[in-house]
This record gives sequence, C-alpha cells and structure tokens, in this order.
Amino acid sequence: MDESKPKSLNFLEEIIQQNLATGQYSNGIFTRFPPEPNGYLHIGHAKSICLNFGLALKFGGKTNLRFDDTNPITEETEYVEAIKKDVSWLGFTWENELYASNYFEQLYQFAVDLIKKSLAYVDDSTAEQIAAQKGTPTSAGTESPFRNRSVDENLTLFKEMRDGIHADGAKVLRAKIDMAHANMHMRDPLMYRIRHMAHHRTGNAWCIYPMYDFAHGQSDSIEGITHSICTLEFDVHRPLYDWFIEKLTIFPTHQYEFARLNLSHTVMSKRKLLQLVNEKIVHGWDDPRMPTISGLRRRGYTAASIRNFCDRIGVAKRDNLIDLSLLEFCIREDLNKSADRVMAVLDPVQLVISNYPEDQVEELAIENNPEDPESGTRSVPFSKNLYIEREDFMLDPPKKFFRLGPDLMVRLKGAYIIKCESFDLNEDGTVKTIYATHFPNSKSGSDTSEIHVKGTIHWVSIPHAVEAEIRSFDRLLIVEDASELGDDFMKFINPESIQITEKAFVERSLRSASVNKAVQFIRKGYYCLDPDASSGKLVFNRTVTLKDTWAKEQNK
RNA sequence: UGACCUAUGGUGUAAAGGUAACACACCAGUUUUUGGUUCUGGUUUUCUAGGUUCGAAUCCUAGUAGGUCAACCA
Repeated sequence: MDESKPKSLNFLEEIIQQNLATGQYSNGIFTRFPPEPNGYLHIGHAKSICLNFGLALKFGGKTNLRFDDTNPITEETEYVEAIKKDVSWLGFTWENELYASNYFEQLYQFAVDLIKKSLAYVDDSTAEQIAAQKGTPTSAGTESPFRNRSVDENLTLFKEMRDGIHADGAKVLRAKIDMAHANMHMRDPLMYRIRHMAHHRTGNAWCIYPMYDFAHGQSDSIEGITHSICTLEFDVHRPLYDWFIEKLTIFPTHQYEFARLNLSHTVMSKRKLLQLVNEKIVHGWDDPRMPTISGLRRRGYTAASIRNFCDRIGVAKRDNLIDLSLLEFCIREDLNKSADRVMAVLDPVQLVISNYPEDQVEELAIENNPEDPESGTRSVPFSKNLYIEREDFMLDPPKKFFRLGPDLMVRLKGAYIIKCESFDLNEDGTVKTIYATHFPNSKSGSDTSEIHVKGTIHWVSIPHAVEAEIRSFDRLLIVEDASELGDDFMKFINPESIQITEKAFVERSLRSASVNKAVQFIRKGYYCLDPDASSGKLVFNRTVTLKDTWAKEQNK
C-alpha cells in the first residue's frame, strides 16, 4: 500500500481516526460482528463482517464474534456452526467467541437495578393492550395501568417471572420512559418476556429472555466495544441504546449505522431466502444461486473476491442497489489471474480431421494460464475425431463470424489450423458431422504455414474425452430491484436461473479436478467442481461467464 | 400527517468552502493462438428554490423525493 497517499476514508474510518487522534480508546478500538444464529450468512453480512473486522485491522483493534441469541424460538446450534465457518472462510479471526446468553445473569441484575431506580416495571397487560398503549407515530401513547407499581412489588413480580411462576405472555418487564415520546422505541419498551422454552445454550436455566434492546447495547458495554456498528434500521433504536447505558452507568459504547447492501437481481432478507429454500425454488441455503456466503462459495466465488467486492462498494448512509456486474467483475478479476485454462465442450458436434491418420494421437503441450508464466503446461491428447462447440459452426455465417463454416478456417486451440471441407446434416437439418482438413505445418508452437486466421476455437478429442454434468447459473430474479416487490418477488424468479447440461465433454486433465480449484473453460467461463461430484461423475458449476462481446454484438 | 436518516454520472463511492474524480457498466479502438486478458480514448454527474460567501456538492432556510420507526423478532 502507498502510505504517502492514503485512500480517502469512509465516514466510520473518519470517526475512528478522530477518536484516536483525541486520545480516546488508548487501548485500541473494539468492534464486534453480532449475528443472530437463526439462519445463514449472506453477502450483506459479508459487508458487515469486512467492515467490523476491517476497521479493527486497519486501526489496530480487535473484533469479537458475538451471537445475539436472545430468542430461543428461532435459534439453533446448526446456525452457530455455519456462521463460524463462513466468517473464518472469509478470512477473519475473532478475538473472542461470545454469546449474549453468556450475560443472562448480568442482564437480569441490570434489570433489577433499573427496577430499584424506578425505571422499570412489570406489566400484566396483554400484547394487544401494550400495542394499543403505544399509540401511533403521530399520536401519543397512554400509560399502562401497571406503570406505577411499587419497587418492591416489581422486584417480587420480576423474581416470580424468573422463577417460572407465570405463564408465557402473562407479564413483561418494561422500561419506564415516556409514553408520549416522538420516538416509538422510547414509549416504555419491553425489556423481558416470558418464554418457557429451552435455549440452545442455556437449556432450561431461564424462562425469561431479554429483548434485543435490553441485550445488545449491554453486551457491547460488557465487552468494552468502542464502536458498535449496525445497519440503518437501528438508527431509531440509538436513543434507547444510549438511555439504558446512561441509566445503568456502564461502559459507554457508541452505536453507528451504515446502509445495508442491496444487490440487483436477488433478494437479501433472511425471510425471503428462507422462503426460496422452503418452497424449493432453490435446493438449499448453499444453492449456488443464493446470495449466501455458502452459496457463493459453492458457486466458486473466492473469499478474496468477496472481500474485494466489499471494499469496492464502500460504506455510507444512503440507500443503494449494487449492480451484480460488480460482483462478477470481482470474481473474474481474481480468477483470471489464478484459474488454469482447460477445454470443455458443452454442446458437442463431431469434427473429423479427414487428412489426419486414423490411429494417431498427439500429446500437445498447452499452456495452463497465459496470465501466469509460472503455471506451465499440460499434455492434451489430439486425434482425428474431435468434439467442438455446436455454436462454433454456422452453415451460413455472417461476415464477422470468426469461427467455422463451409470453406472457413480456424485454429484449434493449441493444435492446428483447419479448413472446413464438408458436413453432414441430421434429418432435422441440424449439423451431424463436420469434415475438415488440417495443415500439418500449422501446429501451435512450430507454425510455418504463414496462414493467419481470425478465430481460435476449443475442442476435445472424442476418444479421450471425459463426460461431465455442467450446471450453468444465472441471476435469480428477472428484475433488478426487488425492494418494491414485497412478497411478489416470487413471481419474478428467473425460470432459467439454472440450466443443467447432463452430458458435456471435458478434457482428460479434468479427471483430477478438485472442489477447491477453479478452472476456466476456455471461451466459456470460470467453473468449479461441485461437492455433488462423485468419483464416477464430474459435476461442474459455472461461477461466472467470461465477458462476451460477441454475444453482445449479435444481440444488437 | 410525527420523529429520525438520506439525496453527486446508468450503478456505487470520493472531493473536510477553492479545477467535481475513481471504480463498475456502456461505447470506440489496441493487443491477443480465449470475441477472454492488456492498453488507449470516449459518453454521462452535484434533487429544487432561495440565502451566506470573492468563491458552495460542501454552510443556512424552505421545499421535493426516497428510506426507517407503531413484533412479547433481531
């Protein structure tokens, strides 16, 4: 990095830099990534992860991974494990693995403290009554009839709640603030509710659970978090966040909000992603079409490309809709440098080299990656009978078609220049077999033919080809912006978001393909082996296509 | 008919009162044994109206537009 010309800072970096400059936080800053373990992480979480960990890394601080597990109804250990896997896969190391549930006893004592200060009370109202008491954004609420219970009575009742004497919903603990406050969150918000239910970590030790607002800020404070960074929708919670900290006189943490990531042509909310899974639109949370971390990983996205993406999208407070093309750019940029080039024919048509000896097989040394001189070459078998891509041959080609057609010449990648002499058609008029002659003196690396062709096409030798299933993915939604669709987004699912090619042919070297190593199918895109592949069957996922200016030209 | 947040090219993000720039996308050309890559160039921008100032994307006022908030969710 060029230290003399630092990149401009985002608003959070500026705040931190200023904090540090004024001598605050001499022990360094502390951030936290606080997921609720009720689902899988998605690319929006990646933004938050990169932000929280990135800030600490940049300013010499630390980051905790804290599970916000205050609602036993939705949370499971399975999600905890998946989240930990995703965060580490992204390349980050947390200082401490913590849980809001670690603090249940402390939180209970905090609540008792507020009751003693006459700042909290037990309310017997029903959920409906409490909702009615809240009023509306434009009209003040009304005070609960239980609002002025004595401290002693509140203490007794709250203890009874903890001891399991009361049924779910019978009572709640509320903060006593201001039922006429302009901010709805300050109208005597709930602190505790009764839930006779086992928690994934604390089991049956508790039957009362703190609400988000009475757990998050307190957890931040207990951990000494200096910068509690969350998304914009929590902005209205901040006065309450500050109120609890002030009344409890505990370590003053500060909350800052940034705009969440929105990506074009997909949905991001856990609820909608869950719907896609439940309604079997996708095959699971890690379906390669999902914007989840696990989905992107299976799709072939690298951690580096996702970190780079998060870096490029920036951090600000205005709503945004990032175009999918930026994510695609980031993975192409990464894979272009690192992925070995191989040949695969997805839609095969037979090509016979008429003047090539019947039983001859040449082992051609073809470079693995022109972008990486260290990558060396591999041996690729060439023979008389080849498969080429059906779309690389046209019976009646337009003028700028640099591929094969009657009497046209092309180079076979890493092999010879050929000229099409004739072809057979199937009954339905499609091409059955193409016959061509090769120029023996045009062999790659020792070409003395003086023939110059505009096009190079990929191929595989039929007797050496390996069968593979190929799954090509495309955007999940046919609309850019799903934000206004609401639940109607299901009507805009791209029917071609997955296309399976059952029987493609790939070159021999791919027999040893591995799940973690991306390859480029020359002229087609970047691919990776799917975990569904077994020893007997290759299955590849298309991570992203190559840029295709020819397709663009054709669509004009 | 409230409170709060936000408003810069097609999409994002910078510019801390002093030449509006960077990336993606798009277009044209270059390079290329991938219609990939590379390289070069181009199109396109401060929500509106007032005000402060020598000077405003930036500060002030008013408007407009978008977003958030009325779960015993987080």
